[in-house]
Amino acid sequence: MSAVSDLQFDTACPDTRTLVEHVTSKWGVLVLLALDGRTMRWSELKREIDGVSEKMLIQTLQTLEADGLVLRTARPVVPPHVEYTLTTPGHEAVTLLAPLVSWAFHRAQTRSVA
Amino acid sequence: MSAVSDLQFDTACPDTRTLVEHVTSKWGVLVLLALDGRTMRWSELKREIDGVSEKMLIQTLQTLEADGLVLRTARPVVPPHVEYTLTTPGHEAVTLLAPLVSWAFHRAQTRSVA
DNA sequence: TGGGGTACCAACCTCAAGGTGAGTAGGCTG
DNA sequence: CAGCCTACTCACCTTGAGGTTGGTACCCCA
Repeated sequence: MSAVSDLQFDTACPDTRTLVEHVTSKWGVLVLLALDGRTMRWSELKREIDGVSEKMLIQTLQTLEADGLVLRTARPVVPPHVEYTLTTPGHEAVTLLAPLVSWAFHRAQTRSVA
Repeated sequence: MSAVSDLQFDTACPDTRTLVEHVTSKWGVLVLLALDGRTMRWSELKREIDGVSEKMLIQTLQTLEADGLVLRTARPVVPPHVEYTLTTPGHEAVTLLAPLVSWAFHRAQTRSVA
C-alpha cells in the first residue's frame, strides 16, 4: 500500500513538488482546463477565466510554458496576436486533473445541499 | 470537448474551487498521500512529511477534517493519543490525486535528466 | 486627431499564508 | 523533584502571492 509515498515525494525530489504545485495552483488549474481541447488567445483566456488578473494570467502561462505544458505561438503583427495551446504533456496533465475537479464539483454539490 | 469547463468551474461555484484548493494545496497533497491506506498519529505524520511546520500540519488536518476527507480520533489520555485516517471520500481523493503526482514525478525525472 | 484594441512589462502595495517560539496538562521516568 | 512526552493553542513576525496602476508599440477606425 501507499505506492505513491514510495516515490519519495519529499524534500528529496523538490522538482515533483514544484511541478505538482504549478499544475494544481489556483490559476494553473483553470488555465489548463480552459485550454483543454482548444487553442485560445490571451484575451480569450482572460475573459474565460473569471477573476484572474492580467499579472497572474501572464505569470501562470509563463510558468506552464516553462514546464513544457503550454505552447505559446506569437505572430509579430500589430496588434499582437498570441495563441496558447496545450502540449502533449499538458494534455496528459489535464486528463489527470479533470477527474479530480469533477469529483470536487460533485462533492461540493452534495455537501452544500446536505 | 472541454467537458470540465461545462461544469462552470468559475466564480459561480466557489465551493468546487475551495475544495480543489484544499486537496491540491502544498501540504494537503502530502497529508493525503501519507494517510493513503494507513492510520497515523500526529507525530508520525510530522516525521513523515518532510519540512512541514507544526502549525501547517495542524491547520491542514483541520481543514481536511472539516471537508470530511480525514477522520480524527482522539483518546483522552495523558499524554494525548490522536489518530488520523482517511474517510471514504478522502480515499477517493487520493485515488484521483495519486496518478497526477505519479505523472509529475516521472515527468520531473525525465526533464531533469534531459 | 485621438481613442480603442492586443499582449504584455515594471513598480508598488497589501494582506494572508506560513514559519518561529513559547506555553499547557499531567502522568511517567530517572 | 526535575524534566520529558504528546498534541496541540496562541502570539508574533516574515515572506511572497497576488492585485492595482501606469506605460508601451503600432495600427485601425471614426
